[in-house]
Amino acid sequence: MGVLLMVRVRFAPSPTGELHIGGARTALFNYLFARANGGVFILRIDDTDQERSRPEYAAALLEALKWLGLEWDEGPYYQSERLSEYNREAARLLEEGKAYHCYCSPEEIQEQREAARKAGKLFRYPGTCRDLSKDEMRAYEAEGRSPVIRLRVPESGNTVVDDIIRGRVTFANDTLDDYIIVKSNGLPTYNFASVVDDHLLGITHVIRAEEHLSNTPRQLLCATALGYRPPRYAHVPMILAPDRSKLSKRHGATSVEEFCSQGYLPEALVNYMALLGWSPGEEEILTLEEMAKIFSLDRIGKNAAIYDTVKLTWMNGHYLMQADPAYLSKTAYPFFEAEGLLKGPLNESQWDYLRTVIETVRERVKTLAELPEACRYFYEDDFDYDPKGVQKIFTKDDTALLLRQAAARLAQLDRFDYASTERAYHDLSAALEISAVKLIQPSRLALTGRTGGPELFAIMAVLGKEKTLQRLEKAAAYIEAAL
RNA sequence: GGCCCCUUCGUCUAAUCGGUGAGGACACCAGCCUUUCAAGCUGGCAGCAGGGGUUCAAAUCCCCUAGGGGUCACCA
Repeated sequence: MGVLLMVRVRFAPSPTGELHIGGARTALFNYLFARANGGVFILRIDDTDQERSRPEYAAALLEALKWLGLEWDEGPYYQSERLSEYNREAARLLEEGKAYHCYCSPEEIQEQREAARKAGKLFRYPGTCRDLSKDEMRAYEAEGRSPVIRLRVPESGNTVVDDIIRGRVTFANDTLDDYIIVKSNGLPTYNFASVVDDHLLGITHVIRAEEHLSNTPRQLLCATALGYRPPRYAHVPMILAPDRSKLSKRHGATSVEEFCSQGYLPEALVNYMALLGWSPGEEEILTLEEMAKIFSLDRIGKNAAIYDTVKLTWMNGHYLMQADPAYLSKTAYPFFEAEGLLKGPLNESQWDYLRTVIETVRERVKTLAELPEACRYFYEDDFDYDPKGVQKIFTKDDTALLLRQAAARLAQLDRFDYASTERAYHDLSAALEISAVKLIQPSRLALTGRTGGPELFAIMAVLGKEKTLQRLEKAAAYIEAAL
């Protein structure tokens, strides 16, 4: 009976930019897999690229992950702080003759690459430095060359990747070459650091995007050379842009940060991303916790998914309607501030008002970013009347009079809530022997400047008696002046 | 180009060992509801990339073609 190892997975982004939805989904799948199996979700920052790695990006990565609710159990480990581990393992490889110093300069390699390309041939490192003598090495050193370290890769045979999602994928070793595991600046390359760390961190399953599938035989070979027992691999399908190409900046919002600033809720993004490539079975609307209960790798498909924000937006609208009002107002506040509708800090009654306002419009809106505009007339008294509405609704001869009569009725009210204002309108329409719509439509236009929106009496209840009466009167005057 | 992966409605996907009227969600269309706009409810439209096999039976297995994607760095 085999020993069941505790599942340990990692998300290992490189801090060279914002977290895009491809990476975020990889993180999500790792998180879900760990949770579903009672395992550990580890965060590792692969920052061995000195040129492109930036601490700010790393910090932003952590923020984005937290925002999504993908809390990690261990880490973050920074590869830049673990160089001694890689050096030690590289030295071992060198000593055992499984790797060697290569003094070819980037320029020389580049030349050979060019020549191969011109000849229409595939370039593979020719093994120039495979068997250098001590003297040759000393000579190169004397020239001031600093070597890279290459892994000795077998020239024949196959390496097979037994992938959980793709099945057995076979690569011929002669299509690989002695690749670089340590750069001339002493830093490890991805295909080395990753192998060493996955082993040292006890990673049992590597779940990552399919773009890494062709790297896997190299990593397997490296692991073998180091005497490691390699983890299981699961290469999840890519997420493509609507034009079927790889996601990039020009495709609009692709980073978690952007979705956040466009007013998407993390619950919606997470739910939507999970559905890209993974199928839960019956119910699609699921919280992180619910997903964690039923997640399994065998329900991940093989084909790349094209992401389309329409469904995400629908889903966001759904979560907006379900959201707890206090939470919603808190997360929506920055959007109100940006629109100049609110300025902090808010006192208790301002928060209450914001909550009520959002409550009345939330089901008409799909993102937080649309909220301020939908709520504008609750905060500003000066607005224009929608021209089409004016033409259709304000042009009936008796409209001004109707608005004044309505205002007079409302003025008598002691309580000013949904029920009382509604009763007042129905009484008036009965007395006048007209349909309530004749009263309601011009009133909405008077109160909001718009022809659509929440139920009239809900608007009145939020606005309160004073503002309601003022706006009704103002509209009546406007109509008279225009005629 | 070499190597590798993939191919079910417009999009995301389901269909455990071959037997289904090929199911769901979003979008779209229609109707209902209604105080407008939404929301909600009901119904509708729409797909197995193409061609060969194997089989009583193929979306499902095999082969070929086409198309898409990934990768071929001292980036990860």
